Amino acid sequence: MTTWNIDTPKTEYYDHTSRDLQNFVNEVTAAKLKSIDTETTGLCIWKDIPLYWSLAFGERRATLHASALPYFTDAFNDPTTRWVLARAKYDAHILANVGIELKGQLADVQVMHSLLFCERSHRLKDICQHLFGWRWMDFQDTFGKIGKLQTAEQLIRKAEAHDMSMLAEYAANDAWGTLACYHELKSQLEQAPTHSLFRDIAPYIRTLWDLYEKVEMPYTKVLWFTERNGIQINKAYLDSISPTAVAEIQATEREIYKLAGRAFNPRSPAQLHQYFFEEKKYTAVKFNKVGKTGVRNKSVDSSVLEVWASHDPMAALLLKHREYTKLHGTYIVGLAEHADQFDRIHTTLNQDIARTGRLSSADPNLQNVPGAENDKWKLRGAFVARPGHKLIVADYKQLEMRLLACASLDPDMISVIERGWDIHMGSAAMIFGKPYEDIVAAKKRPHAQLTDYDKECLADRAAAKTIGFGLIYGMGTKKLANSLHCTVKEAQSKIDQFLATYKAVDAFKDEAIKEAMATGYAFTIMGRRRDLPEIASHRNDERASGERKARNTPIQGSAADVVKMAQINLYKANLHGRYNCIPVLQVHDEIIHECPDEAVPEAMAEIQDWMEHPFVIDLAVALEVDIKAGNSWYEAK
DNA sequence: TTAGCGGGCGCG
DNA sequence: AAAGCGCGCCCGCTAA
Repeated sequence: MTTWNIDTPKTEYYDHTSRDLQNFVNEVTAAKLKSIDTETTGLCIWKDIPLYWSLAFGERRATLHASALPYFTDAFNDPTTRWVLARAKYDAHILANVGIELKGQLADVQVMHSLLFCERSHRLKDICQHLFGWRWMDFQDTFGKIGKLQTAEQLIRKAEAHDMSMLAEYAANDAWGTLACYHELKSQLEQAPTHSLFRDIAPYIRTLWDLYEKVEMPYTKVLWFTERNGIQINKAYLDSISPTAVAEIQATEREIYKLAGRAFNPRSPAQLHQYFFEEKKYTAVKFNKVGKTGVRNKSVDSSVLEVWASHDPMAALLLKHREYTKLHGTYIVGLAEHADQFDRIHTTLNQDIARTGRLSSADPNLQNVPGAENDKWKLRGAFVARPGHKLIVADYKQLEMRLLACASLDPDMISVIERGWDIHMGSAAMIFGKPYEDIVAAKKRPHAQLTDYDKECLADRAAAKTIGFGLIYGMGTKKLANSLHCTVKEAQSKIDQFLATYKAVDAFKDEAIKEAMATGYAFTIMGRRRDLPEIASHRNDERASGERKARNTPIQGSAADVVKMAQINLYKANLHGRYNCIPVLQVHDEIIHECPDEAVPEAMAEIQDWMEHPFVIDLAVALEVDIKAGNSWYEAK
């Protein structure tokens, strides 16, 4: 198989001994727009290093040996260069692992592609095929499988001994393809009209290129810096609770076997089926969603086990077993395995995965670490600051609800917020006609002293909160009734009361659907747009799903925009240079910094200020941030 | 052995 | 018939 199905310029090759290297260095340094890619020892962003690397600029393409890297210092240090990459943060890490920082801009073609085609794959090979119909063999097809027997490094060593020209061609293809994608995607982004969800932002964002250049491109650098910093963990603590957890799990298993009268695997849904549905003849409480196979399976998830647990100790034991094995496998063992030599964890914050524009976190996922409610072993206490430092944890108060108020301009919802009321308690007061103070008082009172009226107040607040979120998500009455433990009729009447109180919110949800119908897209504050073809589907279930996305995406996506802008502004404000205060994590509506003790007050004030004013113009509703410093994530929350 | 899927469940 | 948005990881299971 040929490597390409198109013609390309000849691939140049250099290493540190090449006689014409200096000429090439000069030309590379002069080119201000260029793509770069690395062939590495592996996929670890804090450990692996480049073996070969490739460049493309203008009509040239080259593969270089890692030994040539030191000759390009001026190019790497040039702040005016725009580096074009595919999976930019990864290559930037690999280069940083040998002391090279790309000081210019980082443009990532995968992120560019995701703004236009969020439903498609953003792997370089797939983008090239999608945009140009180009194909070339991928790494594993060219060199062999990476697995237990062969590492990436061994494959490259084999290739360089066997057929160096094939290796050079392969490496240069990636840089060449990346640069070609950049030009094409820039042109498509410039021709993609969009608009801000909010009038005041509209003049700044006219095309998706504006969104890319003003938000996503600078954000890539912020995320790279955040990943690079990593977050400190107390590995000794995790290691110390692991045996405890194992012992608890084993004890639970022994109880399970005793009760069942035999040994079976409590982790296996199939064996749970056998036990509950065939031996005990239980009837199904609920069914799983139909997947590809179209089979409706009886569920044995925690909500089902909870129903059974009231009369069946086995269900209670299994719930306990699930909780403990989840915590142990995913977090206690899982997290410790990811620590670097300084006990810091470097997650990957994906910028091109979530359809709404949110980040996703992987390897490991640090955005799903249990909160206080599910944190039996205080796992958030294992995320710490270095000695002499504090973690500063800042999170938005009800960001999505405030953005709903902004988007709908609902005067009553806005007035609740402007009075400084807790939004859910305020909603409960407005909707159900109770004095706000009564609800506040009920919330404060110890559980044992609650009067019936207090309980009613708390139920009203819970209802207002659930309806508020449910509205954003498009929850149905059945689901609402389920989570409020009331009848469908009562749930419907509560929704009616909510929407009668917040009339503009009611209108917004219809407007959002109407706009998506008219344009085919859902839009956010910064003009991100999500293609929603299913909004016009003739299939009712598909269309309903499209409608839920149409009203959710503007809110969830705008919340993502807000946090991104805050992070970009904070990076520009240079807290790292001025205070050694560094960003270490983002969890959707929460930003975590690590800060030297002496700079904590100043840094906190600046973080709060930038988070509350993320745009050049303030929104119709103030944004509020809770901020706290402590020795660990647990302490500072 | 590995890859892919489904079930289950952690977060916002 | 089912009807909540957005993610990633662990485990069991099956197919290759």
